[in-house]
Amino acid sequence: MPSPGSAPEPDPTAPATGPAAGPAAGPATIGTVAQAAGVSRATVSRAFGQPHRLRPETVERVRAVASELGYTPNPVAQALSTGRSGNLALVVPDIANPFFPPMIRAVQGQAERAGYAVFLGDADEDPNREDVLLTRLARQVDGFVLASSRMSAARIREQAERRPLVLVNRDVAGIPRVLIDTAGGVARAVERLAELGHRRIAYLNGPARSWSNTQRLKAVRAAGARFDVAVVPLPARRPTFEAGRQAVPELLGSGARAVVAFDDLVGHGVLAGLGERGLSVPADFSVVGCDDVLAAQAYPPLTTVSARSAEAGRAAVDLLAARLAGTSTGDVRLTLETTLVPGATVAAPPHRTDPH
Amino acid sequence: MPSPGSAPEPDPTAPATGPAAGPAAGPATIGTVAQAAGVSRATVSRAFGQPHRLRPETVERVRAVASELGYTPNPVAQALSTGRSGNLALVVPDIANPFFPPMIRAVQGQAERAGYAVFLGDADEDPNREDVLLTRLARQVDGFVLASSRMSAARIREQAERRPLVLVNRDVAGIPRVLIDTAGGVARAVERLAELGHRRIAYLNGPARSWSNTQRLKAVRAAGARFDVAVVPLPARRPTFEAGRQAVPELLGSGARAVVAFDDLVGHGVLAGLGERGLSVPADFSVVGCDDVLAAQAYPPLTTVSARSAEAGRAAVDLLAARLAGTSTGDVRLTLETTLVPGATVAAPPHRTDPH
DNA sequence: TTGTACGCGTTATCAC
DNA sequence: GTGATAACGCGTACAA
Repeated sequence: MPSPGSAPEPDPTAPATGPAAGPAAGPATIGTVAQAAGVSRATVSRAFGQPHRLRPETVERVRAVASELGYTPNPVAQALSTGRSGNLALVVPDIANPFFPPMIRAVQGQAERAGYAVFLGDADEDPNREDVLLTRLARQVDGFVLASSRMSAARIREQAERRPLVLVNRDVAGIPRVLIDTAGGVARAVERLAELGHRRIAYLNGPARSWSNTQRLKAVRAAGARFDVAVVPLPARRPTFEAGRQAVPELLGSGARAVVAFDDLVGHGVLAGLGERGLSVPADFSVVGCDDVLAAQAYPPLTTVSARSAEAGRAAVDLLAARLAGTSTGDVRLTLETTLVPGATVAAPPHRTDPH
Repeated sequence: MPSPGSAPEPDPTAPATGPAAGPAAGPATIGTVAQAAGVSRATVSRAFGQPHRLRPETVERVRAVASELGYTPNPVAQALSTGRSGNLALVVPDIANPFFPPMIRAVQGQAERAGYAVFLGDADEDPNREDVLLTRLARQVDGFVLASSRMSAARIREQAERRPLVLVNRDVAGIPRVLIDTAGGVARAVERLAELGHRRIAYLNGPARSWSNTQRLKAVRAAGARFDVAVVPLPARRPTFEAGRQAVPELLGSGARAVVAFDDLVGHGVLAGLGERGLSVPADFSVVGCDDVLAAQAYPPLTTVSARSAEAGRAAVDLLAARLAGTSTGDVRLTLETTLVPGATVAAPPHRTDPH
């Protein structure tokens, strides 16, 4: 391809521009520019990478020629030569879960601002797919942001050994991590329900391997004990609208008249299930969500816990960028506090339905 | 780095393995494997890329050695050598808009199945940022999926010249495109409203540069004419919940008692604005959304138009993959039909409020 | 079937 | 300051 029928004498000094010096034989390379500008390839390289090491007039001339030829450094070649690709990868359990898009958006934006492009991977809530994605992407990426990982701590550590890795909502010692501490907000929610007179509430679990779920369950239980509220944990599920909807029968059978759902998606599912059975919220049943992802998207506003997922994404990228730049300190564990976001789905329990 | 203090005589034939034959001086390369397996680097390359051109036993032996050394072909080097990176890029106007996540997810999944990794870019509804993203990514990508592009047709054509490009929800002749034809569903919505007795409806515009918006506005107008319903178009906005909420005053002032919103997000915003004013849906006002993205996420279910964004994403990747594989036909224009999805937000207009 | 040798586009090292 | 030139890791005509 490079030389379909060129000179008989392959001159090793010539940059092998193919057919003589055609004005545009494919995208301009560093060699093309060097030749046209009458300098060496090294100089061209410097004109872009280290202008201060060159005479100003040289820089200008080279750049002029370059832009005239439409030359842009080939990132792939740069990557091979330097070992740095200028790319990051973000891996999440489920892009379609509304908790993630704001974070994805934030990560992409912040990464771009720092000069990185970002790969996106969807692990489909599967630890193995997560692992596969990471190994597949590792070679063409400078670092990872791994959100709500479902992998084992050991697996995470292995991956972190190959490439710089920053976690979001996953607490593994030694690995830089950004944690959205929903415990505070969730506890406040339980307190609020207690104030309203609830003496028995349910917690609708999210994914079993989820750090967030573990944290929330723990917080609900602790708050329940503190405020004298019985807590009924309901089986773990994928965090979806459907899951919430289908959990309603169990929910009603639990004797509770209030529920803290793993997240807003599940919460809205519960709303749907209750609505279909003719129950009204919050008169007959109180529902608290988590992550505050649907309040700005759907009506009615769910009483929920703020999430700050975009902030978390930005912070993660900053941490990663710092680590890649060598500006890193030891064991980083960043925590984002949360609060209860008042909505329209919480009230006192109905009177007569309290046989306990 | 490669040879801190090795032999004085640089032997050009030797693969330059650095310090003699250290078992693990960095990740194994093709040279390491070749040496360990007693074959040439070409053979190792073929063992992975073209096994059929090798004796089965050779393939096996090489692969054994490779996996023992933990060798994996370096994708960056492969890309530089072949010109193909095995990467795609997906660019969307706004990741956080719930219309896109399902599509993003689908694209990522389908791409992975076809052996591609995917970059994700968020253009923030800005044509210029879109252009920047495309040029920035072009060199490390084999092709693009460009969704709901806000760029001019000319710009799109230019970009398509540099890399294979498939459009979603944008109709540019000559460029392969996947179109979700919501016109049918929207027309059906207007018809339904007419059946219920509405004689005046509003259309709440989305982004001005959006193909989808143009299409929907046209469809609403045509259907309005056909079914004897006056159509009041309301100013264009970013397609957000807030935009819908803030449009409610104008909406109420329009004299209409039903609205077709650009999408579900805007529709839910309208729901919120109406709710805050004490109006109930659908008794006092009918609301129709579009894209069917929140029905499976939020309650109550909005009457809307099916979107099939995931299908569109998959189709786009298939088209792109075919084009990259050379299995492409001429001008491709794929259309996905839609239907009206019954919800709980549409009813006959209130009696007395019809001074027209 | 397998090995040789060169090119892919850049950066980095070392002279000049 | 600037120019040769060797890596970077791999694919692939061409030759054997």
